[in-house]
Amino acid sequence: MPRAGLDPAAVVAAGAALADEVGLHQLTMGLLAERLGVRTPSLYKHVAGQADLNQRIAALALSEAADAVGGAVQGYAGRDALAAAARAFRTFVLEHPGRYTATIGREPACPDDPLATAGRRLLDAFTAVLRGYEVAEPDVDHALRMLRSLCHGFATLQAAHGFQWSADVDESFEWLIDFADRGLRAVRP
Amino acid sequence: MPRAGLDPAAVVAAGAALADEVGLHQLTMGLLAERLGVRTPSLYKHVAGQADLNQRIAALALSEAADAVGGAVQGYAGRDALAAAARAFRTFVLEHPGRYTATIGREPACPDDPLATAGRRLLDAFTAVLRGYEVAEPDVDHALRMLRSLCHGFATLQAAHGFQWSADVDESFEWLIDFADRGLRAVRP
DNA sequence: GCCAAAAGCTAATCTTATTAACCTGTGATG
DNA sequence: CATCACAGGTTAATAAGATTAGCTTTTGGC
Repeated sequence: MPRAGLDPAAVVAAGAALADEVGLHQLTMGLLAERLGVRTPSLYKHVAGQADLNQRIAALALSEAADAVGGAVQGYAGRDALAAAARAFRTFVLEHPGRYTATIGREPACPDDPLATAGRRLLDAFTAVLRGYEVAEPDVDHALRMLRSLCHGFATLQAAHGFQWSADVDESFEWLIDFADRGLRAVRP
Repeated sequence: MPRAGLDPAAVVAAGAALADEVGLHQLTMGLLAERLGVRTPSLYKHVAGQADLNQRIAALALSEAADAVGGAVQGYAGRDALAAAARAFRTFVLEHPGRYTATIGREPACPDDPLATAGRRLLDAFTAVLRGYEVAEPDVDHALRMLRSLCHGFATLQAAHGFQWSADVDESFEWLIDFADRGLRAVRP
């Protein structure tokens, strides 16, 4: 029997990809094992179980999202940076619905959990956007939470087909970016 | 053996309550049956299975949320209505995290699905808030999606303990209401 | 070439959901 | 009042998944 040459990273990556394809809820140890050409129990040599797998997929997703948002913002400031960040985030969620779903409702055990680190990186990317606006220090945390809520809410609602009716969703998102931009420019005290 | 006197509504109500207590993910047919003083298979006389149970819990949750938001808005307009609606919504989600989670990622089968009806009612409640602002017709859908994204995003992130650091979460929410109010007042064309 | 650990495998166990088959209280009806 | 159909329960059986135990084999370092 030839070795499959797996390691935790490969298992997690395959799990994340599969979650994007079939939905996190349908991601099963058996299905993942099949995808990897291996028997189910073999996966336990690389991850501790389903909970651990989900946690690692979540960390991967947050890390990738941070890269996407951070990269998109490079070289921009103000409204351009905000738009780039928001679009990059939404695109990531829509292209990777399974792995992003894994991040919801999962809290890191310790502060040096990879999940916490990745979350912090994503937050930093959004913090950078705020530097282009003259937001006073005491408002920064609030503005950050607002941005996060807006992006997370919109992206998850759309990924879940939560917007059913008429108007074009892309157009709504651009409207929303505009709304946030105007609001942030008005925050200066 | 005395009859338990169950019906679908009672089963769904108990399921929703249990989901709030232990988390939707930990809501199991066996646990729910135990709570109702009945054997597991008996539940299938009232709901078609776990998927059906979740769908019904989701419909209940959306309906209750619509009542809460709709009721809170009564008699208010403009900023007051917005604040009342947003607070009522967030309170509902925080007090009923399990049943609200059931609404995420669930789409109604047909347009007369109770889930669809309840969702529409919740939307109507938010639409009423917008009437207090002079939002032009083509912007109404966008503004509605913005409000929904904000409230949904903030509430779910908080329910999932997604806000870890410093600033007070209640304070952030009030800041966010203010932000939305100022933005909506500026939307008039 | 030898050895220990890593990476697979099969078989077994446990938890849950779901279905099948059966039983019985209860309310409508003759 | 007797009875009868059925709604609402029951136990037993089936199936899917996760996880664990114990065995085997490859493989990298000596």
